Amino acid sequence: MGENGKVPGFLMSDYKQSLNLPKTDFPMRAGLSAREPQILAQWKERDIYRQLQEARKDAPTFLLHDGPPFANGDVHMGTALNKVLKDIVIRSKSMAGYRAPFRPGWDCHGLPIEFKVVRESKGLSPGEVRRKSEEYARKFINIQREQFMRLGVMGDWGNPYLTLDPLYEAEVVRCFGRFVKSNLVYRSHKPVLWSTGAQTALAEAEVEYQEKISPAIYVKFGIPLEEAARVGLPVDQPLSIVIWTTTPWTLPANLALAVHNDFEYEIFSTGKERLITAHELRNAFQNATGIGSQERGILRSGSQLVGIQARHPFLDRNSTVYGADFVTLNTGTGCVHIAPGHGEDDYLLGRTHGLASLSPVDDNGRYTSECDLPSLVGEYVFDANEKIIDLLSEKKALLGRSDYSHNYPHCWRSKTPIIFRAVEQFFIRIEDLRSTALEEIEKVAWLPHWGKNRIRGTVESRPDWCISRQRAWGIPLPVFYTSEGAPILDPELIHRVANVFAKEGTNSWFEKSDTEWVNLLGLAEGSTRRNDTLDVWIDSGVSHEAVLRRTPELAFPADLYLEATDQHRGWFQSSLITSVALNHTAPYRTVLTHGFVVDVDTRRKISKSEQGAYQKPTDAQYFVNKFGADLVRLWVSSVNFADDVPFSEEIFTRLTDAYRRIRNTLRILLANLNGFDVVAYQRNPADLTLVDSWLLARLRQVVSTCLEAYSKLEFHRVYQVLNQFCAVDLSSLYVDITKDRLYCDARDSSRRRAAQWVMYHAFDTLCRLLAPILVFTTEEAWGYFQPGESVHLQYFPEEIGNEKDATTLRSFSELLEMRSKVTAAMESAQKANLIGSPLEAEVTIRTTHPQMAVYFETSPGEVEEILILSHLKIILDSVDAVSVVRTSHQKCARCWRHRQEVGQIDSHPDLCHRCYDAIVQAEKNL
RNA sequence: GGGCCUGUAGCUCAGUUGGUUAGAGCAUGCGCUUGAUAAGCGCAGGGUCACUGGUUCGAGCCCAGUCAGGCCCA
Repeated sequence: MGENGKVPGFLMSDYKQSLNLPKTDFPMRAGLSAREPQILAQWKERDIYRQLQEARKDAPTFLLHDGPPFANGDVHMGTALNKVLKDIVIRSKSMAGYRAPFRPGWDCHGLPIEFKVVRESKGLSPGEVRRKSEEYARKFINIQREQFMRLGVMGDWGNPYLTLDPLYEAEVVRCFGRFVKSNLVYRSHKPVLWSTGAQTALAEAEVEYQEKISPAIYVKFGIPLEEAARVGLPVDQPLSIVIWTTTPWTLPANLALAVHNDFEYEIFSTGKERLITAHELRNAFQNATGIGSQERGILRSGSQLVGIQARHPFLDRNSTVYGADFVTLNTGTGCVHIAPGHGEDDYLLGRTHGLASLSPVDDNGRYTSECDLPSLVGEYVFDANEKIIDLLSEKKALLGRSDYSHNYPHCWRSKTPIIFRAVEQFFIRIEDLRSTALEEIEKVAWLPHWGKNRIRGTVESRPDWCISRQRAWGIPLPVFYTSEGAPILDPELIHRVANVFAKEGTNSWFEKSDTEWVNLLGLAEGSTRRNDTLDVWIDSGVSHEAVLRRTPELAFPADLYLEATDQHRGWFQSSLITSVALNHTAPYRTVLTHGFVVDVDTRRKISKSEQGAYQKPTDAQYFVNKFGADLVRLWVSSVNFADDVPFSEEIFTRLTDAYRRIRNTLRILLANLNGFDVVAYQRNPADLTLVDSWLLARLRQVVSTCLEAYSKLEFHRVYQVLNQFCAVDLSSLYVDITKDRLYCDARDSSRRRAAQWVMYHAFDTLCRLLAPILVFTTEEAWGYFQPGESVHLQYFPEEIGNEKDATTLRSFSELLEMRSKVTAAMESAQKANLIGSPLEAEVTIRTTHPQMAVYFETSPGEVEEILILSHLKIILDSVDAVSVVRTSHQKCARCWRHRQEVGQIDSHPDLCHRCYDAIVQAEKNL
């Protein structure tokens, strides 16, 4: 039986049976949503990840450290983008010959989970909140793990790192102990971002900005006449300094005023009184309030105003004027009201001048009795704004008000506006770390390069790190207090606590009584603990310590961190700061960032948290089910992720077409390899025609470009190059051109075997280069190529140079130019009904290009082959022209080419020579 | 409002140190093929390079501003 299952003997009318048509079981239709789970099951069964690690155990390591996603919600397209990118990195590095282990992780503690739990059932004890939070986190870890695996992401899924693991928690506490030992931790009454909705301090990354309308008011602070006289200001009329604020509720905490030393201030009369504003802002003030006059006032520099004792507008105390660089002329009056308990700048200025950080507001954002206004105690500060304004009006201190619309920080969970509020918190001193951190930033490769600016900016400007939280779902802040209430910051003690956590988990902190802890750790009688927890950015920030250094097969520092751009302020920074504190080095060598997923139609970010704002599907699962994980992965590979990543269902439809093209290209190569035995093939370079050499040259180019793109992490170039290679070089050129010899030549003809050999390499190369992206499809195809083996255990093709390639490529491109002229001429001949199929044409090319004539004279068959023509003449001439007429030759019944010799073979008068030989040989082989 | 970044065909991307008529693939239209067939091949149309101004003999590329979008911050 022949390779096409032919029956003996060929009828003249049945030559089709004698052709070597392509044949494969690799299906044209992918049916990814059904097939992918089967492939996953095979990988699971053979434990492909372990096998790969074993195979690369002696290779150099490439370590990508997984930034832990929050264990909350389903995997959406943004998360999928990140994880698939990581997977493409891991797989491409593995195929490039590295040992690239991947241990995924989850960030488990924190507000979002606690918030959900508390909302579901109110009135839980801290212990119950923690139990339910853990349950919640574990549930989503499992959901997300399944979804990541379904996307084809490869890694140590049986052994992920979880920040709620007691060993991890203990490691975090040990790190805290080491911070304490390095004298980096202090406790202070200091303004922090405070969520009144969640009753806790927030990290900067836990804040989001929303449009808010605030009352903007001009307020005057009177200057007593004797004080005016003391500094040499006019005393004939009442004198006031004017401030502008959008937070009237902070006025009860006002303790000072600030001006800029270098600005000019104007003291001008309204007729009845004199006011002081920045000279430059006087007109703006007059326009806004209608208060003022045309009179030119007296000018003084800010430094001349410093030291003035103004009177608080409604409380019985003075507010001193200080000079401060943070005062600007953007809005307001150039005079700023200072409440050291309600602002970072205010606090720092207050600290310089020995002011208290007065903050008469409780956890819920309600005034305490410290505010000195009995009628306002218990009032929510944002509700109190109007009452403060009324009070100012009553005291004749209000000069104007308007509504001011601005972006104001809000709590990312409770969506309530943030306040700055001074409370007792623990901080990490950044000043001691900043210069080393900045030096380390210089040593890291940031991709794209501007990432360095981003992180430098955040590190340069970041204030001390508030690391305590008044929440239950987190790692306890391991600090005890003496019976007098002073914190005991003892590294040794903290390490002992860590040891207890490692054994018993952190619930023990909440479950044991103070007395039990005192006995357990040998503390002084009467020592107490509190229920503060650590900022979750500490949890994930020390993963380089808790994971990279504690997992034997991993390494420190990581070669790569890969997250979205928002992590410059988040994880990249928390990791850097903690690593500088612990190791004096950065925890990564390269940091790669990607943009956010943006809806193409609206050009806006797709976000699930903006409720109702985005209705279209965003869950990865939706697209995995509808299109397949390989399509999601192809999407990831197709976009330039350095920018925002465009996304829409239309893009997926487009990609489906690209996918089909790639899949069909793999399929036709496989199908043409039917009956080819690469081991038995006796290779003879002389068998290669120009088109064969050309494809091999292109293949070498493609390998070189793809390997470079992979190494530079520019995956969209891989996609573009391979897509184009499949569509143009293979499908529309090589496969089309070689059809004739593959189908019609004798099965063993050297030209036919040469083409198969080329296709063998094309398939092999293409599959390997695509493997990190189309993980399922290439595995499926590889199963038909090397049965029983996995493409994911292979290496990338080697990069081989060939001196002749440049010449080959040039010659071929000249022929292609000719080809496009011929097809154009053919097109008009068809339109004129001269010919039907191009094979019916007799083409005469007149060319001024001597080389073209040389090609044709040396190997007319090869040129005819490349142009896919039956009947070609090339004539060197003084003009370039292509003419087409209907050929006078008869059509070969088997290969459909019109050849001169058809009719000359007596036994087969309807065949050409080649086809006759093919039949004779085929009959011999039967 | 500030910092960083982005804006090239319907979609995804190229466009080298500024230098002819701005390219590719996909999609669209028309045609061919029916021996890759829920495939394949050919041809064609489609761009004021976001906008405005400037530097230059010459700008998609350099500069300034505007508009739109993103991240971070106030």
